[in-house]
Amino acid sequence: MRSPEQLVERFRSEGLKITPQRQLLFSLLHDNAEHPTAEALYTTASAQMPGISLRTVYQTLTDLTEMGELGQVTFDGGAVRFDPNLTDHHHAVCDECGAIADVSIDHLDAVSISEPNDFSPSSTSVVFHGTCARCATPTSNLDKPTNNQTK
Amino acid sequence: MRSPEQLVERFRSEGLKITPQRQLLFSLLHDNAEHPTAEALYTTASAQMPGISLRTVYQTLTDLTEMGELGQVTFDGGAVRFDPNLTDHHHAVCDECGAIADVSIDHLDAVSISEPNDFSPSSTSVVFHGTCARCATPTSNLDKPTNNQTK
DNA sequence: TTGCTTATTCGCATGATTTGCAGATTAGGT
DNA sequence: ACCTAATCTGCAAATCATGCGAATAAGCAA
Repeated sequence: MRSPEQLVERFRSEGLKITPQRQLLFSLLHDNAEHPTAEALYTTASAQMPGISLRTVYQTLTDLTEMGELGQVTFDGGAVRFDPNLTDHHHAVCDECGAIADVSIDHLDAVSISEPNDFSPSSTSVVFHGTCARCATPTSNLDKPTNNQTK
Repeated sequence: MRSPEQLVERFRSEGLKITPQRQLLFSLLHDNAEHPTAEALYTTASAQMPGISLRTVYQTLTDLTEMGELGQVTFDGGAVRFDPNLTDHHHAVCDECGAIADVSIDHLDAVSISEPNDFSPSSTSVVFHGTCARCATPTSNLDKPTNNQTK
């Protein structure tokens, strides 16, 4: 996703209005690597802007997604999560705490469908499940993040 | 998933009862490669057994899943789909018709996380999006399956 | 600054999917 | 044939997301 400043420019150039709600969401999403759900963003946004509507959060998220500025991912049937990282990447889901990390992958091009041989893939996504470094570390379990996994 | 006969045996040996509803679902799921949703199975089941409850379909599906006899997969936030194929495999989703095919993959072991290097994956799942052979074929568009994609 | 036009926000209703609950029913053994 | 526990069923309710209309406010012009 582009920077809040660039998004403001783009919105303006398309005749869309720059509202405080949108600006807040732009900043909350900027460089956000937590893959938040709409609800999570709503909670965070509400702290800074009491009265903001969950409907508006959904609306803005949908708008950004349709503009190609935001990605959506879902894991295991949970709620949709938003991802401002538009670079080619994949995800690692920690089964302990539910954290989702962006990961880069080596040798993905080596992967091919061996059967059937009549499907033409246009994109490939890989999801790893396992344990994140934080949860794997036996020491200092105190500041472990809580399980944010919806399902 | 095991054969209906084997499932009957397992259910019996665990003190569970063999009801017509369960037997019907066992047979509907057996060798079913369509990755049906609970609703889809309910529709099919209703044709053969009018009056069967959607609740019972969900219940049986959940039971089989907890027994490890059935797998669940979801794509792009749609409804949960059930997969009797318990072998190691992945999925290819046709963006045209929504069909989901089981696929085997070569050289998956070559794939590795290049960054970060502190995540310990216990499982890897790959999903291809693209066009299935049926939809890619320019001729005989008449008998193309309709789009079953929930979202 | 004031006023106008139209995009946006907001709250509520609705839809889709799934689960909880309780009473009616039935499988399977005695 | 009878008993008892497991199961089925229908309905309420939870969760996630979107449609809709009235109220509000951003951006522009005078």
